[in-house]
Amino acid sequence: MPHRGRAPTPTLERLAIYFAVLTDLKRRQAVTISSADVEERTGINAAQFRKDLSYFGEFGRPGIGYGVDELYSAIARILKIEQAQPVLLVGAGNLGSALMGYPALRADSFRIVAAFDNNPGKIGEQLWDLTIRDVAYLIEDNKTCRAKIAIITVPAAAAQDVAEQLVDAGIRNILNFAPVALKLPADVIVRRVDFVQELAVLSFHLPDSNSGR
Amino acid sequence: MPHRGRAPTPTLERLAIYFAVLTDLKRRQAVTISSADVEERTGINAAQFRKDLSYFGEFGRPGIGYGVDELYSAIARILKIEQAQPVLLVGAGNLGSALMGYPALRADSFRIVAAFDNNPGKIGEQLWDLTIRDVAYLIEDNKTCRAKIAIITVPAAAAQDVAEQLVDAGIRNILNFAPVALKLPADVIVRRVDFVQELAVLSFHLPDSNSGR
DNA sequence: TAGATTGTTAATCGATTAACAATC
DNA sequence: TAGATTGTTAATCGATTAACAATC
Repeated sequence: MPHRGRAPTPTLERLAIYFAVLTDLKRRQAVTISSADVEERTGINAAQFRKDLSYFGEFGRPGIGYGVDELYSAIARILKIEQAQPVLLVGAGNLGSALMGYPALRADSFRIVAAFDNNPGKIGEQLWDLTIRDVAYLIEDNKTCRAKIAIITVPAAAAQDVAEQLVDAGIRNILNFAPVALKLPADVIVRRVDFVQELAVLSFHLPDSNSGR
Repeated sequence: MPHRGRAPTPTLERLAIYFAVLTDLKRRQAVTISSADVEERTGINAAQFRKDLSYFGEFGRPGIGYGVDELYSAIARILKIEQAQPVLLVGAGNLGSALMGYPALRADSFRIVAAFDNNPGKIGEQLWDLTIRDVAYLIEDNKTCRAKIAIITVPAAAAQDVAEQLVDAGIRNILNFAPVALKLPADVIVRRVDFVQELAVLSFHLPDSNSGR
């Protein structure tokens, strides 16, 4: 067994991209793919692709390439999405509701198995295929759900509190859509999606409007 | 004028975080802040913060720190969000609608000034404060809006086509929520938000479930 | 065999951070 | 002045990519 180092985060992010490509290729019943093909499709350097995979093993054959089905399965196993991962959602507002209806989430590798809110007007209402639950039941409900990943789509002011409740419910992996930095134990992994930050980076790259009216 | 290099993308992303912190400090009427304070609040290394700013000028005073109002204005200028930037949205589905209602987008530095869709059932409908327009009028409408940034929230299959129409309408900066890699001219800047990718990275970090229940 | 393509090494490139002279 | 904190340099760290022997 070769000693393989820890994979950097950018590698993991690209793995998800490769997985999407392979999902597509599988659907089209492609048999093999080379690292050059991947570069062609994704813009990710072929050597990068091979190096990314090398953190986890050897999946290709020199002169041939990679078996589509084989690599698909390998990446699914690496990302732990061989079976759809159950996910909790807290915050059944516009954004939470949109995420639940998001086709790529509904179909693929993740399944939102419970939705919570603290708004009495929402609790008990139907949202897609789920009934919105009182966030007070988070811990109790997750004893049966046993989800390990959660999505936070509550307003910024409520996010820290919700995050702590999630940790109490056994969640150690959080996708945070609220525009705040969560302070949580070091073993909790948080990834943040910040639309305003994304727009700000785009805005920076706008041409200077010195000249002109 | 000191020669300052191009700021790396991570620097720009952090600039947006600093701006959020300063917005908060300004509201609380704080007068000055030190790089150590920023580290305390954001987890971003104090030297990193100073280095990030150094790409754009000198904004602090040794022994004192940074004036909150001054730095807020400086970053707003750097990110070109002194006035709210107009933004186009294409795809008035669940996600697009949620983004339009997103508090941080409604209030702050960006303003969605037009929403488009190609669904005849939606065109003409009211969505928040806007009337949904036929995507066919994109080019024409943007002659008056003059937005330079657009958000794509259409299904994956439609995204490439929409992106090309946006480019034809003069847009050079795109925030893409569709899970596809857009192929566009090199001068068009695309940032992609991929929920499934984010979840995949979290899923990877789950503890191995070798040992059974 | 000749051609193609892998996995890995080594070189390059870029980003982060510690350290400190300058200075308020 | 003494203490605090900046801006910048230089060292460190980490990620990307070119090159190539191995091999199908």
